[in-house]
Amino acid sequence: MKKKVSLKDIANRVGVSTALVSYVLNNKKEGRISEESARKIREAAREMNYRTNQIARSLKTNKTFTIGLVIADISNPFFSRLARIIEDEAEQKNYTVIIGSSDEKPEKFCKLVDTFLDKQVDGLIIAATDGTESCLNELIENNIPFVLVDRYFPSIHANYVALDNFKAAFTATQQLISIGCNNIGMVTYNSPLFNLTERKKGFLAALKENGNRNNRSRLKEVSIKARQDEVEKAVANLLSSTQPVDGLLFGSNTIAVQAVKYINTLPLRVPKDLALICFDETDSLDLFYAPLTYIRQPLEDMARQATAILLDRMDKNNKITQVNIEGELIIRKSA
Amino acid sequence: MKKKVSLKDIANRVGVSTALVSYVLNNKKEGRISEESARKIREAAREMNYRTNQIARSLKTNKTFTIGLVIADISNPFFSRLARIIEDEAEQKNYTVIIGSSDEKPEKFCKLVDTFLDKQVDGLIIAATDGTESCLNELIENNIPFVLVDRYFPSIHANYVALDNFKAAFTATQQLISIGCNNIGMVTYNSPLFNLTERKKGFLAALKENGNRNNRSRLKEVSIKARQDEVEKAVANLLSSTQPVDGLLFGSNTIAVQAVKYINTLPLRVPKDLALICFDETDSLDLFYAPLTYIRQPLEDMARQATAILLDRMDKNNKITQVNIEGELIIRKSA
DNA sequence: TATTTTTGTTTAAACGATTAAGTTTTTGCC
DNA sequence: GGCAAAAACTTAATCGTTTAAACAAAAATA
Repeated sequence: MKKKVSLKDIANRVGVSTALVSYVLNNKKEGRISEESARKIREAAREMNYRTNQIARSLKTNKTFTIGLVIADISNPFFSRLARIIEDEAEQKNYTVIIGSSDEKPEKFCKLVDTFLDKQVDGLIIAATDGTESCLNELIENNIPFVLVDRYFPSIHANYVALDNFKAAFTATQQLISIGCNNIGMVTYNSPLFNLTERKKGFLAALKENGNRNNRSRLKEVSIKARQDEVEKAVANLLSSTQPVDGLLFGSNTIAVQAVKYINTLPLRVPKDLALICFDETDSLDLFYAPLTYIRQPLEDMARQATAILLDRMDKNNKITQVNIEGELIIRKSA
Repeated sequence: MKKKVSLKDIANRVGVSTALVSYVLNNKKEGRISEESARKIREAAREMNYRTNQIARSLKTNKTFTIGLVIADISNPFFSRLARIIEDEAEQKNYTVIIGSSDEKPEKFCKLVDTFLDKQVDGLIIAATDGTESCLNELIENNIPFVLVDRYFPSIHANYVALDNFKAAFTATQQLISIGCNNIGMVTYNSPLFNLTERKKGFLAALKENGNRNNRSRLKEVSIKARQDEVEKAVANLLSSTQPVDGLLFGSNTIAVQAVKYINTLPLRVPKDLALICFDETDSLDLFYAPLTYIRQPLEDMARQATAILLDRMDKNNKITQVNIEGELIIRKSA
């Protein structure tokens, strides 16, 4: 391994102190350094292929220019798209992003956060997981800058950027009602995560407003790590009751894809026999014969705001910012 | 901000030297430290909520336990799935992954690599981009551990793990032939990246072996950042020639999704009028009425091997390992 | 010419860990 | 008790930067 070039090496070669080299390469003390020295130093740096050791710099400056991003799973398109936008935003401000997937496991979540803190990240962007309140509270206590994204806890007073899930679910359900569905069901997660319970509430509220009773029974919950069979069972169940559903709202794109795969095998026509709406945009549902009507989360906006709030919080120590963004109902063939 | 606790703080509180604290917390010098001291130190560390500053440690040990992952785009499912597996593998070995998207731009690619090196990553896993040979050669010159994944350059003697793209394309084309297609076309990228040219070669070779001539004309290329319209045009072109294609091979899942979206709007039945095969697995094509036959890249295997090779290379300074993995043709409805 | 100011540069401490080498204390043995 | 060996601990250098403060030389001012 070619030994790495340090400031000292340059200093030795040019015959000056490391301080001067540092000043020149960082453009500090502008005008107070002779053209001559500056030129020589820059030249040497280039010739010797000097690259500053950020680790050493970070130790001294207490700044790593690194943001930790904790999400449920980077291989989920929702999060990978979010991650990509955050990456781009961060890069513009010279930050690097380290990403970790919690798999919805609170222990893994906390371990990730700890690892990131040990690495001295300057701040965190977090899509939280159920059961991580104490972990988040610790962050607050230790005054670590962070922003919650997508998921947040009403009990935790922290920065967040999230969808107005109640409203989105409400609107989606209304759409199903307005196109004439009489027995509307929902398949969603059994998680107590606030953003998810809000979706349920929005769904139920819309039904109630329209005089529907016996609503709870049409709300089927699956586990947050539900695989194909679990979703199939939920859908089958809703379809086989005495009053089979004629409209369905899916609580996430993952659920929707799994459900539609199953529905696609049934002798049912969408939307004639069964209307469908889901949360989140996904390519997958474009190729279904009745492309799904969905609630678009403005990911760019969310990611951008989250990053901006974090960076803001990182230099000034300012107020808490909480942003609820409205979803947009994109109407297509399925409802 | 509660001031962070350092070794020194613990040392002061317990009344010992920082060295001893370090030894205890790192379980060095086992047996040569009194139970008494060890206990007190550990207790203090816990009570004071000590967390080791990895930056400081890294500076001293010259190890960051961080791997840089450079891919084209984390929001592409192929890469996000790859990233996820790498993340998991790395985590098991106590490494953290920092991810950067090059967007297929060589300048951005190099900048990312530089940023990662400045951050003193211990090694890199790289899905290269066209025009980055010089950048990679520099890595070799500087003896930086890295592994190429998915894409590699035959001219560059480096570790890599990649699909046998020639064979995969060959097999896929043969499948189209064997089910009776007479005019087989391919839509792929115009990139000179080796893995992509191999796909073209495999395609052409299979045709040639079966006595097809005029092959070149049925190979349509789109730019590596092709959007919907560009792909549509390519497909339309192939369908409107005097001998319209009756079988199509897509060079990537992205192209396939775009193409199928378009084909779905045409009065054509798949596979009767047009058989389809694509590279890479993707949920999106499951919901198409004729789920696509595809070439499965064993991502787990690739990611796992890449990580293993990198870690190996990082401690021992051993030989170059080059792995070509065979794809698997998953036959479904479309061909 | 003497003094102040400006300019250019260096010194040296610091960041928070690690670790080889050295020092002190205890123990064991004759 | 005397001495060597073992055990327990400390000293201090080091990693590669940054940066306040000190310093020297040159320029400006009186």
